[in-house]
Amino acid sequence: MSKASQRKAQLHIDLIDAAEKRIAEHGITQLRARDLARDVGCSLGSIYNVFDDLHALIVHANARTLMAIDEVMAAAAANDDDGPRAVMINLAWTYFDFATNYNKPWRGLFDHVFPKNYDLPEWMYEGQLKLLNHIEKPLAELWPNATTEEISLISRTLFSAVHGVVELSLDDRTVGLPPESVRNQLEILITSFLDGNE
Amino acid sequence: MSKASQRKAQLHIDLIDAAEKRIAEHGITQLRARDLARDVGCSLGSIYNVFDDLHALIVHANARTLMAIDEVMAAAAANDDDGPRAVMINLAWTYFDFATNYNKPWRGLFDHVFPKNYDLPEWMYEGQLKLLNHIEKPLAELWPNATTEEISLISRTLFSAVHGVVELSLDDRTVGLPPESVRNQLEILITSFLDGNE
DNA sequence: TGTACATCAGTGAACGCGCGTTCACTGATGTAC
DNA sequence: TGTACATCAGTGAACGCGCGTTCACTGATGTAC
Repeated sequence: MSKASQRKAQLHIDLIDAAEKRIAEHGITQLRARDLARDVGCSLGSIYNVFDDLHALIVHANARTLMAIDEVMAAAAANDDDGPRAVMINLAWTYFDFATNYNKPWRGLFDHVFPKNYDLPEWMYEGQLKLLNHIEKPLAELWPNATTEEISLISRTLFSAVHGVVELSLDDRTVGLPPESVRNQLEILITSFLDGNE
Repeated sequence: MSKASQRKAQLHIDLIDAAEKRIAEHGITQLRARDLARDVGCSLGSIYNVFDDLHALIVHANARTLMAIDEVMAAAAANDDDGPRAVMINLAWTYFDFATNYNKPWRGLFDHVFPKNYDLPEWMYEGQLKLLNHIEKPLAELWPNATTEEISLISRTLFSAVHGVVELSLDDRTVGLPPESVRNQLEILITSFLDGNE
């Protein structure tokens, strides 16, 4: 690898790092090309030598966030001594914790609107499906007779439900839960859902 | 009322009407002062004679949407011949139908970000709490021994959960449900939640 | 080893566009006498 | 009834700012001979 392309590769990394930091600090809506150039010490134009546009850079920053969620959820799923029901509650709590502690990156994952017909790379979709896998596993344990299709739908339903609770609460919506009640309510939501389906 | 202030009042109405139409057609992010002025046939400056800023106009357009949701949910809640459990499912379905049929106004209710420290009028908060009332009533019937506080929390949890399912599905998110499964999954979510809490 | 040339990362001023909001001015309407 | 004045809705050109992206140019690095 030539010196030039090594530096280009490094700039690629530096820009994602800088974007990640900016998003974490100020939110994805405040991400500006000029700020990033200043942060990494390159010119404005150089960004466009490395990325097609800012959206491409955002995809990479969001991918980091997605991986981070996957990591904490994988850890929660691995902690399965207390059985699949406990894992399900743990996953919900973990998601809430992540959304709380990494609020702005987490919101960036959902808030940024890409141009119509902008093609997200395939691995972004795969990364999202990976999250669902963590939910599908304990669900399949709980209902060994359910079809893969049923498990897939239920896991989406539960993910969406938990996401909704977390989102409306953390966004401080009038109709959302006060943050201090979220963990408890998530537990009620999950356990009663699982019990009701027994 | 003087002729002048009558016309001003009419312009107030016309602008909200126009904003409502624009939002319904193109989404709240595409709302532009110049377009509205053209729509109602007034000058650009006149908008600011009637509203402090575009945010104030958006509040009024969003209030219309909120009222519309309240109406369909009130109707669903009134149809209670089959008991509170059926009402709960109906409310969820009604919310999904509304979000589907009035997608852009519904999204506008959640998507528009007001400036930090922008004070929404009190009746916007009240309008949102009114929605929760429709859920609280059947819940209180189902659990007559629950405290008001408990009912309030559960109603927020269920609203948020349903909202999450609807949102991720209609936004076409990878982790969301395919739209054709939403009604069925909402029913499963609600019934199993209610059964699990019996 | 040296020279000529090609490649491409790097540069930053400038482009282009959008768009909320203001402001000095006009004119219709209403009021005081 | 008529006149002078005050009020305020209405006007639209212009302000002001933001900001993604481009582009003609520079210079470092690598290659061919």
